[in-house]
Amino acid sequence: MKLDDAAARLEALGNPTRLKIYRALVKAGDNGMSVGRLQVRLDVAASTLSHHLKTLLVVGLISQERQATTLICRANYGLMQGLIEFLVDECCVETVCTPVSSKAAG
Amino acid sequence: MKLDDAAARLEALGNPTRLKIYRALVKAGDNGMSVGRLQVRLDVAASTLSHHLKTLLVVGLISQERQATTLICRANYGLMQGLIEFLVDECCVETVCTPVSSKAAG
DNA sequence: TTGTTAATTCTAGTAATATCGAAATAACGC
DNA sequence: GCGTTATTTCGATATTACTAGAATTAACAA
Repeated sequence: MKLDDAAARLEALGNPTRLKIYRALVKAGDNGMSVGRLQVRLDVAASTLSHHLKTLLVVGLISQERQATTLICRANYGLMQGLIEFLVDECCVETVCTPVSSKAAG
Repeated sequence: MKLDDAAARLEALGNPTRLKIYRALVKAGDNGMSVGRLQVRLDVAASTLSHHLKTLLVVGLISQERQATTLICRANYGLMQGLIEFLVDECCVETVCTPVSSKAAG
């Protein structure tokens, strides 16, 4: 994952309302959740919700599927995994970062 | 980690410049890196850099230590681990989310 | 105190984001 | 087509973020 893409996804998740939306969708699992149901659950204006969903959509964190008049939203687990891999990998969280320079031996 | 805190940290990382700053600090390891060195490395105005560092600082992602006139910045691995745990845990990426409702049995 | 280096705060302009009501569009049943 | 339900787009406003030059503060040496 490119740095700019990772940043865009982190930014998308870095809004409380959107993080709640995303979590609700993850909890909904494969069934997903309709936009209308999300609106009731999160108690937010429809237009605001639509705006946030678009943000999550364009960075790929969620996807949508139409079922007649209803839009089902689902979280993209795969992409989140990629994002976490980026953070762990590029930011080497798990282990003590051995400095690249050879003078560090301790 | 509370949702609002997680969102604030994700937002802090969700800016390309700040993500670069953070990565540079992680790569610097325990030695850390001075503000001045970061400025040269990232080629950004000192005031802009200071502004971004403050953002990372207030959400706890980095820490600073004074060495005479120089300020050494370091990444907080622990907090990043907590953030990743939040994403993995709360957003159950690894496994298929079993819905809480009892009617879902399949 | 004066001077030097390092970093921050102040100030300001520009751009982006969040919010929501109202109007418009989409899919459908009749 | 008409009406109904579901969702988005439009328009408008308020807030916040990004950027950077100039002035200021911090730590120190002489």
